[in-house]
Amino acid sequence: MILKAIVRDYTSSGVPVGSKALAAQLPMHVSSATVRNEMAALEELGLIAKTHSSSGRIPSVKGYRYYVDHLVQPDPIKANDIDIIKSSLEGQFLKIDEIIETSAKILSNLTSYTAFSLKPEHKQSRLSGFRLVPLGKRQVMAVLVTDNGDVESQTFNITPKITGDQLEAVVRLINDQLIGKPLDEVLEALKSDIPMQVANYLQQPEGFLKVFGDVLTQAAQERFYVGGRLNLLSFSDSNDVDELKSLYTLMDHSDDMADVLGKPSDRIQVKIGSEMTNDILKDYSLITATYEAGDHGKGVIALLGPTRMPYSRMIGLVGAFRQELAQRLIDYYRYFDQ
Amino acid sequence: MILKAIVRDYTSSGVPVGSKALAAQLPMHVSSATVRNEMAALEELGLIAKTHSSSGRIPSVKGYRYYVDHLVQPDPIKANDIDIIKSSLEGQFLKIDEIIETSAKILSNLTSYTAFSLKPEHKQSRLSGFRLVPLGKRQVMAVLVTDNGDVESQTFNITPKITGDQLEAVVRLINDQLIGKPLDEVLEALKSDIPMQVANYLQQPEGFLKVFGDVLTQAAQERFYVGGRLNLLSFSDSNDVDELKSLYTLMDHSDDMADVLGKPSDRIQVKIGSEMTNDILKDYSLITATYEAGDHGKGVIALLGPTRMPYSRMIGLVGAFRQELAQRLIDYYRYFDQ
DNA sequence: TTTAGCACTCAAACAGTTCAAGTGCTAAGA
DNA sequence: TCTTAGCACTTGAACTGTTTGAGTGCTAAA
Repeated sequence: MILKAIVRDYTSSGVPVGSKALAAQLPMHVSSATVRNEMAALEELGLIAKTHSSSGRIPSVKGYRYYVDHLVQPDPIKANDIDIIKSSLEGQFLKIDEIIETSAKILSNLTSYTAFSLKPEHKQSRLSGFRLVPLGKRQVMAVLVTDNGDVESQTFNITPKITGDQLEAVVRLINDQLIGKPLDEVLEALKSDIPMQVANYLQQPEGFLKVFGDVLTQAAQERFYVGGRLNLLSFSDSNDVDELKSLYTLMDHSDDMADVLGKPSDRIQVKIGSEMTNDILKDYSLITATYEAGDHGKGVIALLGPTRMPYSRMIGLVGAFRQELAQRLIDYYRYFDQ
Repeated sequence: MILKAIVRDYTSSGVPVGSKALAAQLPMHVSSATVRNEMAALEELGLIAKTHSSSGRIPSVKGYRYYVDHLVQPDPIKANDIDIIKSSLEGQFLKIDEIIETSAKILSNLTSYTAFSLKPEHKQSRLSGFRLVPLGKRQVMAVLVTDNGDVESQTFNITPKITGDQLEAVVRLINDQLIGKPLDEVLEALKSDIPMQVANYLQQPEGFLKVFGDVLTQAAQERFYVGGRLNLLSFSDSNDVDELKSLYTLMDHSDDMADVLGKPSDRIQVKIGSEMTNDILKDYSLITATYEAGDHGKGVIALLGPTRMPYSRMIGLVGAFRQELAQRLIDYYRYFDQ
């Protein structure tokens, strides 16, 4: 009970909490001296700590962990928040990516923290189509489609010497040999025998190979969206510019970020400070949740905030949000599947 | 001479400069008292100011202005810097946009400030082609090409009820009526008679109209690239999070940013602090320069740094960079024009 | 016109004081 | 054995006063 009160108090005020204030807050009547004894015990257990020898207590990482695992009760979500979520997800979206991107924005707006969203994916993507669309004398657009419905495209310039027939031959080559293969196998092939074959049709295959490689790696990457990047400036206590820079750089690297998010699980997961592998996140916590989009697979939403965040509210919010999002996606797919 | 010395000193040290230190620095022998008299005169003219009644002097905006207009001598660029520029621009680029984007990065790296780049544009863009590329049962990619070579694309989902014939009819409609028109006229048409005509072919034209509008506005917008966003965190003296947020928000709005950059001119332009229309830029300065890409029009590069920046070095750098970039673009076009 | 000299100002750094909010410990009481 | 009142002690924060150094403006003499 005392640990719970300390976490609640500290996360809302940001000030170390002392025995007297705490005693006044507890539901039963106890003196501050009693609380002090209990606090000494909790400190012995490593659940709370002092900032200096005569200060009040703050939760340790271990303390937060215990709180999150055993004590926290997710706040029931406010009707107002539900309204905001519902109405923001309401619009007519033409692409699933728009919904996912919007999700990160909504979640960051509601919390004033930074939110991440990953779109649902129910299996390893496979190449399902590749095209080169001529756009004019010198421009060509390369378009790659996966069986998960991801589309990546990129335009590039070619010398006018290359004919439409040549391009078609290349496209046929790719489609004949690679369609239906998982993207990582395609990437492998691009490193081994494909270049030689393409060279049969193009004098200078480097340009094409680079673009094909680019769209491939783009498609293979788990694309995630970030909402409320700038909020980091507010909730970070750090005045260290270099630390902020590293954080922003981290958020822009999807690979590193995938590491940070870790394995998704069906329960709402909370990672606290130094529990995260990445050192620069030691003063932050991450709440991760999956959402289920019918039989279209599972996606992930996550929320990054300061270690001292009001977990009960945030967990409640993430929980409610994942449900609304799942519902919205089911509606979305129903419309297009019909 | 004294003003010049004050600006040089202050921009490199960041500390208000006093009469004694200044006297020691001047090429001829004068006492600090003499310098004080001169400083009082300069202050009278509004070229320098004190931070408090017994402090050293710092340049005022008017002082910087005078310095930049009459006193500054651009630093000759270091051989090392030229090497960095040359080698960074050397690679094989498949799109002009990559060169422009890289430019902003190079410039920000060299200076530790934030850089902007705009690609060359020699006239109002006109619509030169529009396509709808079916990508599968439910996905369509809309592609728009302008006569300046800009390409914008976006994928969207449609209900499977829509047939290829319908899409083709819409594409024909657009191409017949709008090709060759300036983009703003096309946007006008999209608001007036186009919707009704499209409705002849599609039951629910909203989706298509939205996507078409989106790619149009994207293409109509002057696309500019930002390099070294994060550097702003280092060179801004401001600890005010809200101010930083506004700055970042400003940089993400191309319209507002176009206002800030202002009319390009062939000379290297410097806008100092409050000379800029936008209030939140009052502690920053902007160096703008155009670069000429042969007969492919003019582009713009710009550098945003603190008002107290070493102008001579920065102006020298921007001047050298614009030349290297122009040269690189001419090479680039020569390759593809042949 | 330049300069030495002087009185004055101010921010910054530092030391000392007070205050409030804590602590741990002890001994008495339930 | 647990709870509590009481007390000595600790600490950061806020504040005051002092000193110092870097600067100023002004005056009068060279």
